[in-house]
Amino acid sequence: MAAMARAATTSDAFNAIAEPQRRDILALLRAGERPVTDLAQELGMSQPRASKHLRVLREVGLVRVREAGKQRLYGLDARGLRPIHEWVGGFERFWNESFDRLDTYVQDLKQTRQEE
Amino acid sequence: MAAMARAATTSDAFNAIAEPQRRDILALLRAGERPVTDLAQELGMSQPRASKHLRVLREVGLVRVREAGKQRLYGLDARGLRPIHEWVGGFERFWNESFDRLDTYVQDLKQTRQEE
DNA sequence: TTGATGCATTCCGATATAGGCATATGATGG
DNA sequence: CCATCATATGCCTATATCGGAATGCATCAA
Repeated sequence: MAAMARAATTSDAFNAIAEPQRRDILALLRAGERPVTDLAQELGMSQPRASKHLRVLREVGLVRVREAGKQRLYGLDARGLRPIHEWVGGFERFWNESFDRLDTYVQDLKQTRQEE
Repeated sequence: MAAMARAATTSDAFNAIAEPQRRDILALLRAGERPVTDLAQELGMSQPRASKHLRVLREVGLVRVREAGKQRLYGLDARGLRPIHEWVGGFERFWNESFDRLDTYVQDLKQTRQEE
């Protein structure tokens, strides 16, 4: 079979939030629903660009759209962030431990160096 | 200027953990340091593949390497996950709120449908 | 020194974006 | 029906990966 490329990023929340501008959009949406143009302007990006990012966010379920006449109001649906929070949270004790670990690591380095 | 492509994924933790296999590697490393081959075998991936993922993780600072004779032991350095945890945590109250929001959303949908 | 072992790299192919720009769509107001 | 506003898409380019396979490099054992 042919070589495979990177997994589709548009298919999961982890990938969706890997893009800084999409994180910005999500952050803005905490303040409430907003139309595309609004978001685009506030974030200094073109409208098509905003629409595309919103599409990705919609596809992974992090935002939802509501038709409001001529506009489409995008709103936050943060439920998809929860699994991420939990996954990352699984490392909490390790980043607290890290200093010690780093210390022993440095120790090992010195050790190794002296043995040479 | 020419069109720009996606931001380099190898340059930040958000992107590093967007790749499932890299998440798997990090999860495994919670149990302690491990040589490349070990990780590769346990995760059922080729050695070069493991090395490449480890390189990305190293570049964003999520793992560190220690030379141990013929082997290179990779260890977790979870400190880089903390900012992510905090960013995502900033949405916590929203995913708790979500049910209500979703309800009103569904209401709106019904409403809209009936009006057609 | 000669292998063998453990990894990192390089080269190549297929593909997935991100962005820009132009354009198609849809709904609204006259 | 027509012009306009608000968005979504399509097309095209430059890149960035991810993967595999082969290869380069140390280091270790005999």
